Amino acid sequence: MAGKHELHEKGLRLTPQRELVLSAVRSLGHATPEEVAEKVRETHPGINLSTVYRNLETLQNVGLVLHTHLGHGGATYHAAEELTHLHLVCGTCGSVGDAPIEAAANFVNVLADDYGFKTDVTHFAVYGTCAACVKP
Amino acid sequence: MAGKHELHEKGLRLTPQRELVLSAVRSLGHATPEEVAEKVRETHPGINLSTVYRNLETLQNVGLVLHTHLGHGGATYHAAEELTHLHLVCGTCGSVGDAPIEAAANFVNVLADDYGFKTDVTHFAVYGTCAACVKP
DNA sequence: AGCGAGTTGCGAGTTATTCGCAGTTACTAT
DNA sequence: ATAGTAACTGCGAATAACTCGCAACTCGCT
Ligand SMILES: [Mn+2]
Ligand SMILES: [Mn+2]
Ligand SMILES: [Zn+2]
Ligand SMILES: [Zn+2]
Repeated sequence: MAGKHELHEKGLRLTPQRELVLSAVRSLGHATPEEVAEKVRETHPGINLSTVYRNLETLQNVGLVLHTHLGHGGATYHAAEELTHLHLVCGTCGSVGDAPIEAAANFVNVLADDYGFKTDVTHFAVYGTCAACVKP
Repeated sequence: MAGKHELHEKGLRLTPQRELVLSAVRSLGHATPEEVAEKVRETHPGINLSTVYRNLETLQNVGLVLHTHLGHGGATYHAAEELTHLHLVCGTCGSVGDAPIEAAANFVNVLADDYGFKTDVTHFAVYGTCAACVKP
């Protein structure tokens, strides 16, 4: 009667690689596929990068992880339960700050009311200039 | 006393390729580098893709064009004077809608007041689900 | 006309991601 | 427990989207 493993509950096989990818994403907060691979290699040195990519996609399909776009390049992955903030990326210094989703509540409502658009404010970063760079 | 060409005013040389890249961006509205190249090739078939990339960057450096990120892939370019709207990209059907920048006015103010962050709402798209896809 | 820095075309090099396939492994059904 | 099978993995190759190095050309200046 022990509960099923969360991966089994999602209909996925439990492999060491998959489990390690998931816990790497959880422990890293934000991470690129490359960073996830590095983390996983601490305990499972042989993991292939394509296995990481495939598992990130699989885990995303079942809703355990998701990705955001913080810059011009590739996506960064988050644990699903942890994505509760906006990303503020500074075009000048490159820093990535966080802000609570509530900061966008009014914006989300405007888009819903006026355009029928249901917004996910976390998927793309918010771009601009951070406080430190705005000041001279 | 005839006015200088706008490219000369920006300190750039006027080459056929550069002028064509700029007018392609202007006539296309949104365009990827590949699409710009295609457009330019209508009148200048030999243009090399790297010339397009280099000119897009050069034109961006002097403020005549700029880019936004509409999806997972590469950037899309806009004429600077034309970027007066938000992009609403639908994750379900892939459509890209527009909304006036004013829709984000309150959001921009909140980020400025609470975080000192000066937001450029056009650089990254707004992601979500369009009205057509929200409805069953 | 003549010069020199800026620009172009081209081929090669990167980087990030995806794919095909053969061998392995996790679950399932005896 | 055992065997069957579909899922999964590693690996190497392929693709996509740029980026770079360099020799040839050309724009703007004198
Ligand atoms: Mn950008
Ligand atoms: Mn995405
Ligand atoms: Zn900054
Ligand atoms: Zn849609």
